[in-house]
Amino acid sequence: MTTTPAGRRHTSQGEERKQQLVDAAVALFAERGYAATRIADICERAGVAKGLYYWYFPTKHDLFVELVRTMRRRFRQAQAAAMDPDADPLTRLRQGTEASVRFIGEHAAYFSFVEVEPTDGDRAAVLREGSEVYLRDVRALVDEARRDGLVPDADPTLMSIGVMGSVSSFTNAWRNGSLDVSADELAAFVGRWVEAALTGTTALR
Amino acid sequence: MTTTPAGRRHTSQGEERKQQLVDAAVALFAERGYAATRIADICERAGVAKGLYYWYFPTKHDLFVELVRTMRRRFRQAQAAAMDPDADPLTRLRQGTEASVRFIGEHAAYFSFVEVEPTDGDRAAVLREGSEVYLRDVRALVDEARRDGLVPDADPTLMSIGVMGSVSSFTNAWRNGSLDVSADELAAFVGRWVEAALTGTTALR
DNA sequence: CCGCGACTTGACCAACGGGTCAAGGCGCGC
DNA sequence: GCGCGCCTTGACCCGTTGGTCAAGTCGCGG
Repeated sequence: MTTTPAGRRHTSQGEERKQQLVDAAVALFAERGYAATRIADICERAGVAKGLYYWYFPTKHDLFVELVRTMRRRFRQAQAAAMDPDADPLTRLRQGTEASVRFIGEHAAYFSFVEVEPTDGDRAAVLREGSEVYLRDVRALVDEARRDGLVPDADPTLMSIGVMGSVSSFTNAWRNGSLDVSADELAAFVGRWVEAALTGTTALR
Repeated sequence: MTTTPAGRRHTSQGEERKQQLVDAAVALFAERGYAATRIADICERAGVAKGLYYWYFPTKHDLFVELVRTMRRRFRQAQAAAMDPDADPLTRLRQGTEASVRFIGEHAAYFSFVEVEPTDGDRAAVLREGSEVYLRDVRALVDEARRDGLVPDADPTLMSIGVMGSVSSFTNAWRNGSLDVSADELAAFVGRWVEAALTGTTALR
């Protein structure tokens, strides 16, 4: 009884082949979106026959889910690694922001399609898993900064959304070619932008 | 020789019917995205038979284009109307930002799908028409504020992208239910956030 | 050499969805 | 009553695409 793709262990060669499919998919999703990318396109890009896809993934959706979960784990790891545990929360927010910008810059293809996914449907649910955790973590830092008197007493959820939104909007523009700066320059700018906004935005009246 | 849909003039009843199709499309695009919305869904939602669609629009794409151009015109009008011509550029930037947030709030369904469109393909080109003009106009105001000494001497393109990105990221979160504030409260917050960031973000070192 | 597991292929299938068009209904003017 | 214009219908067409699966190749161990 042969196992299904999802429960399968692959040889090292099989893992390489699987990664080729994923890499091809990322590139194509970035070029034309998930919906307009066919399984046939992915296999052609990877240089294999179409039926091979199903040895590795049960459906088109499963590749997407696996991809999103892998990238999310790595994204959060990069953020955590960049934040100095001994620094004050505002500095940590800036460091996390800079790391986010850098990570997104290094994986531009992935983020170029994942940030333009429709907000409903099966794919959205997978994406939502991560963003709620991320928002909670950012908000914890904003709360800490507020208690330490480093930022004004404005709505912390709004502040957190401002931080996260700044990262995505700047990296979006960078990817679209609207910006002519290096990834490091961009990361530094966004860090300062976020810091200025956080410390200068007064409370609701 | 009957005219094609695009060159056709409709009776007032025909215009009403056409608008029903557009309204149905907006709602469905918002719910599931453009790609996953079928012509049949739109007609069902509008309460008409599928073939009727082609009396009004030649293709699925044409409805999208017409919709985007109409909404863009109205969006820019709302921004222009909100900016006091006698005010300083920083104030005008804040007013324009607030108007943007309000307009997006009032047309949440439309913006919920239009902001998550893939960045390549036939639809992207139509969307890009507008965003380049908008960026140019925001940048003109940032330049003016810089000359007046109201904002630091940081990269004006980056600043402009920060303004536009703040609008979209906050309205996105508001639409996703992450925020529990009114449209006016949100507009006011975003205005202040943008002002704080613009005035507080120091130049690249 | 044989059997087996790990792939790998590509023709095929069914469902799908954008678009087509002949036929029909309705209201209006002559 | 008739002709015409403005819709309106829904069966149909055809190309497309995610998924299926029988057949095949290759490498390895006995």
